[in-house]
Amino acid sequence: MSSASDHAYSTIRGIILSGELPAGAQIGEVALADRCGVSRTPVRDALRRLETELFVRRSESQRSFVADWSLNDIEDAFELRAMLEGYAALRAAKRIDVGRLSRLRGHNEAIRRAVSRDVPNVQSFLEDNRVFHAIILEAAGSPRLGHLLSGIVEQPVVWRTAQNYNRDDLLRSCGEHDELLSAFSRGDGAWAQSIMHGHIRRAFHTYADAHEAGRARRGAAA
Amino acid sequence: MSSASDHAYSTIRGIILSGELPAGAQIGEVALADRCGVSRTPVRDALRRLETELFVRRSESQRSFVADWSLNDIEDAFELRAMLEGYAALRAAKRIDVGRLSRLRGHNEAIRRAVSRDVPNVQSFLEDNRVFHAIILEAAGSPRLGHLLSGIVEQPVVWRTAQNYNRDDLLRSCGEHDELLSAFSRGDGAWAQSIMHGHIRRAFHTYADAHEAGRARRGAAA
DNA sequence: ACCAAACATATTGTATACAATTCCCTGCCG
DNA sequence: CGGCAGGGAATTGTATACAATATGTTTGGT
Repeated sequence: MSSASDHAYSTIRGIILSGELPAGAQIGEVALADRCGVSRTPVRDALRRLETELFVRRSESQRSFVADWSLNDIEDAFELRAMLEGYAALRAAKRIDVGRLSRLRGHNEAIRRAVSRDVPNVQSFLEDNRVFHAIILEAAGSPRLGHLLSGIVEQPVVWRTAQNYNRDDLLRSCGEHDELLSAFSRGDGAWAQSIMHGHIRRAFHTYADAHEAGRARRGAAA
Repeated sequence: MSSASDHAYSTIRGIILSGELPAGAQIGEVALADRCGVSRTPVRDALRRLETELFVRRSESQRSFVADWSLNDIEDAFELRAMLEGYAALRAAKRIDVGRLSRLRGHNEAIRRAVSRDVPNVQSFLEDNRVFHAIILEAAGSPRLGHLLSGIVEQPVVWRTAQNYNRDDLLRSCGEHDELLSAFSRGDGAWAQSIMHGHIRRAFHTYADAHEAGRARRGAAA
């Protein structure tokens, strides 16, 4: 979008994702405006966007707070994502063209390279993984589906999730992508859908395990 | 939301749904502000909301246009709605309490009454039907799912669709609601999901038939 | 000591002015 | 005749001032 609005959006989003503001904290428009170096107008725009993406919650009196996601909320988000991306894979398997298919192969090879290093390059993994899924969404040919997925279920946790991946997790993810490619090249929508659904479910459980471990650690420390 | 913003939202939405502005028409913020009797600020808010709900499309240069939905887009929307509401029914069947169940029964009886009159009361049908589906969504207990459904796939066409319902369509819809109630009272999620999915698919085909008939009529007239 | 009402403060909503950008039309040149 | 450059008009982006509302606190009464 526009410059100031975009800047406010990514700044606020960064503040929330970094945990600088804890979940549930109130966020005033003026404070954010100062922090971003812009006026309240673009900040309000940014807050609206973040609200539809569920990063921000608004009270009934229209005050804004950092959204707090319970584990149930997060499972919800993953399940919806599993369903929607599964559907995207189903559609993509029937429609994908050779160009996108080869781009998918290329990105998954890049992922494998990033994972196979002595210290896996999580940043590259994330970026290529993002593009990989984006291409499938594009191949699904449903703007509305893309809209649903991009706006709502994607960003909040994926990032934190991948930080907890160990090499096995990363490799397994990569292998699942390979299976997806097999399903796509055979045009088998039902197969693709199943793999994708499982792929996302697995991501959830990896996240949930790390979450649980983190809780236990914090519990022991306190 | 707030007064002026809400007013602008419903006014603009009305203008679009009524067809007063044809699909693809550009809509300027100042013109809308004049029309709504408010300043551009709440109009901009309203446009953002309408954009996320895909009533409004924005060009790359940020100008706003009335979205034009092709039949494919509409089928897309219905299919997504079928999937998501099917999932809502699945969850609701496992969680619904007796209070909501009896409210559902009440609303479906009201629907039956509205349909059984000499001239079916489509307005009442729509309202009770809306509440009926809303209760199921509520019973599903997934705020995120509610968010997805309410924001995106619900409003644009349902309204026009029901205008084309004849008595048989209305009665069949009512009967499907009865089946849903059976599935709910037995806690059979898979059944509820199937019925709901079919329920929405049927609504699509009713719409598509009317759409096709309308095209033929217009074609003959021209 | 507790409740309530009123005042003070903080926060969001709206209007308006101005800046930046985009669009469109006109006129010039090849 | 077509394409391109320029400038004016239209449109959106941003900042700021003010209004409305919510919140928190103090004060007065019982």
